[in-house]
Amino acid sequence: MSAPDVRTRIVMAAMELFWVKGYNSTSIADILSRTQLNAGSLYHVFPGKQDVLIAVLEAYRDGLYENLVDPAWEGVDDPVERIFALLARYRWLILETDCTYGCPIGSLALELHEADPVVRELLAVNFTGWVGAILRCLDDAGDRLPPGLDKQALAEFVLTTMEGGVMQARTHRDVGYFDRGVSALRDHFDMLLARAARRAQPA
Amino acid sequence: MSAPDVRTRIVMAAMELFWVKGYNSTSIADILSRTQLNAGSLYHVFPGKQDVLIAVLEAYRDGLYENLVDPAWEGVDDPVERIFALLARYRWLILETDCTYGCPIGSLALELHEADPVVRELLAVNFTGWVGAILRCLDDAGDRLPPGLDKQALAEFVLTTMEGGVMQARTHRDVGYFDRGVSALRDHFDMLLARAARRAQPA
DNA sequence: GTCTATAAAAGGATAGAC
DNA sequence: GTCTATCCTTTTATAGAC
Repeated sequence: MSAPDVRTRIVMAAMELFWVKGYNSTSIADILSRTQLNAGSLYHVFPGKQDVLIAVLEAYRDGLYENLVDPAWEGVDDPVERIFALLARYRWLILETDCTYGCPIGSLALELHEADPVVRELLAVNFTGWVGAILRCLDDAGDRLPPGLDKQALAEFVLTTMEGGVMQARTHRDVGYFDRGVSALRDHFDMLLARAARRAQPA
Repeated sequence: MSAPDVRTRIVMAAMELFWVKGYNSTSIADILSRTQLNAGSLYHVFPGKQDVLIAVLEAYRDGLYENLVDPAWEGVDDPVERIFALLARYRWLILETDCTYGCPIGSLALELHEADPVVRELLAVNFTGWVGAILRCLDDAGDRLPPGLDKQALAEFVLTTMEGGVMQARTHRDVGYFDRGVSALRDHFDMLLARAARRAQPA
């Protein structure tokens, strides 16, 4: 386990700073200060600030399972419960940050209004990866879910629940907004599972 | 109908600029350029940029029904359909902007990471007002919805659906992401309405 | 590859005449 | 209330020595 190289140090520092302060409010000086590097080192590795952002978004994309999904699913085998275990992970993040937590991808997606196509595509890919993890669970749930259900739509709806809940919890500084969203999604799943069960076993 | 005063001109210009470019990426010079005013005029009315933001958020708060809700509900009487009529309004906005539409409140809520308490409170109040409009519909729906249903949670879930759908549609530049979210919410309502109907008329 | 110094521009805000 | 000019700070990025 060698010390992280310069590029990695910059990406990790920028990851946290963009998450806490946003992209526009994070200056190159902020990144240099946190990494204890000089401007020369940063600009030797990255052509400019946007390239740091791209590297950060690639890191989120590549670390989705290792840093987020796998820890959330540890010890949870039921595919439906895995979905709610992932949401529980976000609840923990909200509490850990005193209800200031924002999804780093969601926040960047809404902050950057005229984003470079490369950046926008990486934001989209991050969403797709997250939704893909949920989609796995829905596929694993097999015929516990109603036949003909649009699983892609439902997986996206889980992301929507997370993003909407995080947004409202942060704005109101109250985790209850997140909890009630998850609770509504739980009702949604319960009703879907009940519907499938009724069809499978019609008395 | 007299010409709008300086304050109103500034607020209207800032409203659009913050929506299109975001708060940090909108400069005072942008606002002056669009309003054809000089710096002296703006700073005569507002102490600083943040005060313009506050005025913009107050304008959104005060114009919720006049500018958004009432037009969406025109000709729609059924309370449940009013909810989906409001969502249809957002769909229209997404199409109108070539899938670049972002909810102005949601975008500001995620862009401003260390917002002044006054600003954050105004963001929260805007969400509360929106949710309140949905809550009216749910109350008007009366016993078509299941008894004991958490209407507050459901109203917030409608906002979540809108925000999550808008976020994904914009990031992917594809209205389908919004449509599938609304469709999932429609399923949710259908299942709730069916559950209530079963209870009311158990053969 | 890393250092310091600095260029070059943008942004928020103010001064003081009118 | 409005005008022009400008101050001051921040910020991105570069130059050139080591």
